[in-house]
Amino acid sequence: MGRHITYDPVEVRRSILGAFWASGYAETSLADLERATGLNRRQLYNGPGDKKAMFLAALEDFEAVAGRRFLAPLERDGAGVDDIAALLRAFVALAGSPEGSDGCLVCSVSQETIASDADVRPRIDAYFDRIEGAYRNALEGASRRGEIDLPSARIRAASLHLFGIHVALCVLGRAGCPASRLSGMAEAAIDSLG
Amino acid sequence: MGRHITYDPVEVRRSILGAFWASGYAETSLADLERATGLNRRQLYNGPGDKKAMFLAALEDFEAVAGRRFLAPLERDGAGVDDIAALLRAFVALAGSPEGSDGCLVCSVSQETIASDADVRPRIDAYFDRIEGAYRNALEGASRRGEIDLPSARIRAASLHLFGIHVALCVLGRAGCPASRLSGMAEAAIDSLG
DNA sequence: GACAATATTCACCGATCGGTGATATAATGA
DNA sequence: TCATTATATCACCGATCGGTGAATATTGTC
Repeated sequence: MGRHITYDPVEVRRSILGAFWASGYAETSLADLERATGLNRRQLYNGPGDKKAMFLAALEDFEAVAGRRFLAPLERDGAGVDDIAALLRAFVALAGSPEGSDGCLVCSVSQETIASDADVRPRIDAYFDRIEGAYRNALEGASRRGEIDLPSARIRAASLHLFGIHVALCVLGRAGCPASRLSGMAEAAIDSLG
Repeated sequence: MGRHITYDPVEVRRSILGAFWASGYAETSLADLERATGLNRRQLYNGPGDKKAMFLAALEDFEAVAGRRFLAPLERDGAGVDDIAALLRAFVALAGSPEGSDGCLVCSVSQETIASDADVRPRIDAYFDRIEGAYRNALEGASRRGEIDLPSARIRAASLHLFGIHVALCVLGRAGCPASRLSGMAEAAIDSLG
């Protein structure tokens, strides 16, 4: 019993993610979240929760969205060099486009003080783990199938290396780095795979 | 004529740099700057200027300090592969130490909205240019002396690639990434030089 | 010593920050 | 119909934000 909510909670969570994605944690105010969702702060508190709870929900949604869209292809069994190249090139293309210039919420927020929060830190660490794991999976598959010639002892280092390029593309993309520069960076990393 | 200032302006600028380096632009308040410098905000306004002016000064100081300490060795005529390796390994070591875990002010701030400011943006761009140029100089020298076998057409891409790893080490170092991960990343990049 | 110029100190400003109490409104079960 | 339960609305809170006006203190010049 009781009154029903008049908004779509899924849409609201999407709007909350959008707000934090655009401005990070500290620079996103409750007024911003009100604007983004169309709800007033009382509704936000009764529903999604306080600012940190909303941010944790946004982090969760980001990981799901970005994971599915970008990481999942590398996490498949048959993932290989082509998938790695496609992902890095996708970041280059995305950085140039107006919608994709917000970069990676996790990478950006990792530079803020909220990253030290006890509830936030494990989520950031886990997402970084996932990125590295995705590249490692693709490299292991590529090695197994003979796409690349990489001693197994080097695979971890190579996946860390790609993880680094991944992070750099996200950060520099958000920073407004020209696409030509990001493209050269990505192509050099792709070339290094052999 | 007139009263003399009672503080050391050099020391004050150093303190301002320290405050912004630790917390970025948005998350550094005037109260933080008062604490860091020992001056009250009226003194700050009469001297170093308003928050943005102080930040621009801090950016300038950061570029000088970090440029001299990290980039200058790569900008020498005789710079080569060893200097590149030393720099990347220095970032790994620094990330683990308590003093050096603040990362790179420019990289971190490039994720904030102040990065879009008309006075800030060119400084960030210029510093990124400088980093890339430092690596390119070292790679060109290494190529000239036969330290590496790299077609000249690939040098720009390779320097962009190292620039990317440089940024990733700074960002992930500040993000609290474990040293083992950063080390693998750096070593893979060094290995890729041949 | 009088005066002008600069620095320091202290109190204060309006705006915004994240968060809440009180109340009106709507939907349910009895 | 009516009490119950949950949501929506509105006004408001103290704290902090960046920035400033006005008075006081210290200096050099004449």
